[in-house]
Amino acid sequence: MPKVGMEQLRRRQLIEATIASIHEEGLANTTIQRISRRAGLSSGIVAHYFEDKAGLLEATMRSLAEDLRLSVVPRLRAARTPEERLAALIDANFAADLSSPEVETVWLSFWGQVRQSPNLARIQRIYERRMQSNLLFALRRLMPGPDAERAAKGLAALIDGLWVKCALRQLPLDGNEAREIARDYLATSLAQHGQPPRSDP
Amino acid sequence: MPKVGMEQLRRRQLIEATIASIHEEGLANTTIQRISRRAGLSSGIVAHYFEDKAGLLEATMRSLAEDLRLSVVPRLRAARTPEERLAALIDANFAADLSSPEVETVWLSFWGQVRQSPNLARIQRIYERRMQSNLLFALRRLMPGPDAERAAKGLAALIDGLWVKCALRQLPLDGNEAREIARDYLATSLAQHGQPPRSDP
Amino acid sequence: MPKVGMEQLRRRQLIEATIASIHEEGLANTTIQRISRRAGLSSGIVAHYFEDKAGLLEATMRSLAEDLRLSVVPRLRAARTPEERLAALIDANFAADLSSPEVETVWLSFWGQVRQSPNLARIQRIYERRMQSNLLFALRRLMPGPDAERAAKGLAALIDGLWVKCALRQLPLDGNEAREIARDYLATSLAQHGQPPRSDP
Amino acid sequence: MPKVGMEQLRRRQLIEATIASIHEEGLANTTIQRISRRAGLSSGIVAHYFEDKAGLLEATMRSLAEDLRLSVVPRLRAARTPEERLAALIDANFAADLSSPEVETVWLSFWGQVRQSPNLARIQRIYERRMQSNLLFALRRLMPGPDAERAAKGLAALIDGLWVKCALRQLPLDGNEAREIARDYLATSLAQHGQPPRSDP
DNA sequence: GATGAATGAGGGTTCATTCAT
DNA sequence: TATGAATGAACCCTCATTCAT
Repeated sequence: MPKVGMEQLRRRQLIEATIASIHEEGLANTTIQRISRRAGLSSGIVAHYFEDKAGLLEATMRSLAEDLRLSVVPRLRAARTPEERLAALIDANFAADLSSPEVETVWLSFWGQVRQSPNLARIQRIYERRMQSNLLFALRRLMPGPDAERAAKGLAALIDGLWVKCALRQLPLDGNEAREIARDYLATSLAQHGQPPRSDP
Repeated sequence: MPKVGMEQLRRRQLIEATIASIHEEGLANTTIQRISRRAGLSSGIVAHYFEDKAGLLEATMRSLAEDLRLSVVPRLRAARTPEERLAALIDANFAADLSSPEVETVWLSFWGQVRQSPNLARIQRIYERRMQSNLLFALRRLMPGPDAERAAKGLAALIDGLWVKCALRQLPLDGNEAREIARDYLATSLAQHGQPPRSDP
Repeated sequence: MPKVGMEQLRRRQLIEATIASIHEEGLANTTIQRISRRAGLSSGIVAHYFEDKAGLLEATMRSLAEDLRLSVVPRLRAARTPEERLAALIDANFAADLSSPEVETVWLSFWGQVRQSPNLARIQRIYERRMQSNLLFALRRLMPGPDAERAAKGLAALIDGLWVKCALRQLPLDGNEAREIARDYLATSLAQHGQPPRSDP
Repeated sequence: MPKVGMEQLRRRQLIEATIASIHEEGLANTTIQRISRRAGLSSGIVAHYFEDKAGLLEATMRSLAEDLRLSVVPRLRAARTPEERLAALIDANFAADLSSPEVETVWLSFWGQVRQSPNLARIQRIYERRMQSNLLFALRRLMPGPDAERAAKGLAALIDGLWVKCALRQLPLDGNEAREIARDYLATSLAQHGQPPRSDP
């Protein structure tokens, strides 16, 4: 009789070993052998739980996207005003556990593969659209439509750009500073384009 | 009799084939065989002109960084005021020939390798610092030091973030729109933190 | 409480799944996983009933040889004259249930392995010798010894050759036609070399 | 500058090593490593000259079929009458160099794979049809159409069956005996169904 | 009796590199 | 200067086998 819950445990072990390996050795040097050794398991286990290497990488990226979602959702629930919602989105993206160097590196590595892998592209697109629509929903209540769209694109790009800078380790950019830069961008944008918030019908 | 200028020609052929290959097939699928076939040359030629594959990739990244520099320098020369200098930097980063999808993809691919390759990291750091110091030099003339530093970091991150978005092809973000988003960021930032430009001593 | 007859049932299930798999996917693609999935059982079951994969393959070949024997014996019992015995042997080899494409394919696959596996060779040799001695016993009563031996070898080769042709699917050779070709061979052979049958002492 | 004629040499080396390996170790145990070691070359060479393992196996089977064709053609050219043509076909199939145990084993191994490989099937079909049409062409001149067709099928099956028997090594069947059995089959068949040869118009 | 999770050796393949020409 | 034949290590993947349950 098979052990219950083993599958979830093994999948988590392997995904975490994958993240660690990509961070430390790079995606190009991340092999099934290294991942499985890191997880303390045999190489065959990857096929057992993820079909093949691509399946493991996809599951890893999905896991990162899910972590992000889990960081966003409760913060968004707690927000009452559009301004609070925007702050929540920024905070969620630079929360301590998410913006670890490890996670940033892995995102950057995946981004480099997105164009070659439809599956990774799909995951990326979901994350992208969710963020975009969350930003737009709040911004539309604070500024005219065209301005809101531009601000949403800019803010999304700024957030990703800050992640990239971290991942490249050129700027020692901690979460607090990133958060403040993003909030600053938002504040100046609102001051420039903002209008009294519309009352919802 | 060795033809004069053959070396420059060959190096250029190979670098361009490398860029095309990374763009179309991804860095992971970019092999020496494919690069050299694309260039219409034999596989041995890479060792001849670049020592090995890593050498070719470094030269390619250096070439991209140099293109960027060549886009920045004349624009910067033509600028008279700090505001013009900043506009020049933004324009240089989103000039049509630089922000082609090809170039964006390749930059993104390299970024994914920077942490594993000291040589690529060095090239990246040079580009990074040059942009940073250019931005800072102009911004310091328009706002207090701490604000200037933050704005420089933000603007640099925004520019890279816009490139990433393009490369990921999630947003159909053309050069004009990117340029406007960045200029908008700059304008609001100046309106918020700006002070009358100091006159140079 | 162990169910009675379970072993026979399981063994039969697995042997039939093996035959089906070899027929449809080829011997090289016939894995324990595929066999057991086909049989609706787990992969571990093979070790339980057959020790290992080789054991299952041997049992499968033995089963085919036994089917052939069961096709031959009653027909041979019913035959009264040497001619009838020969006809019975031919008919037994091209009976509808035995000369199915499935069975032919599997025999051909096993033949390709006989030289590497002493166990398969032994099974093959038994079938071979039985057929040979049956043919010879009848032919000796119809023609001189040397002619009988040659005819036995030829007839045995012809029967196997017809099976091979079927298995290769080059000739759409149905059982009836095969039977007639073999009988024709026999008839002409008897007409040429035959002598009045000796009366058994 | 590449050596001339190297390709032909290498291809031949590898094909012969493949035949030797299949004969001695069986098709299932014939790996690229073993083939290339036998040929005194590295494992990568197979991809260089044959794309992949399947390509090498196909080339090997094609080579065997070609050897057979080269054995048939001159004998057929030298034959003047239909009877001589038939004798030539039989002789060509049991010529010393072709009916070596090595070649028989390899044919039998390939036959076991024909159903899984369209490419091998194609090669087999070509050989099959050529033999069939050669036999039929000669037999039609010696007996009525329906009898000729049956005799052609029977004779082709007999030839393959004799090869199989050799390959299985159950009967120590040398080329001479095989040839005589086949000729005997032909002779009795002609005596039974034969008619005075038609004069060609 | 029966399962299927886990292993790890060995397969085919890819590819950067070397080097004789 | 330039070629491409040849190498062999390392990759991903498959699969027979083992064994705790």
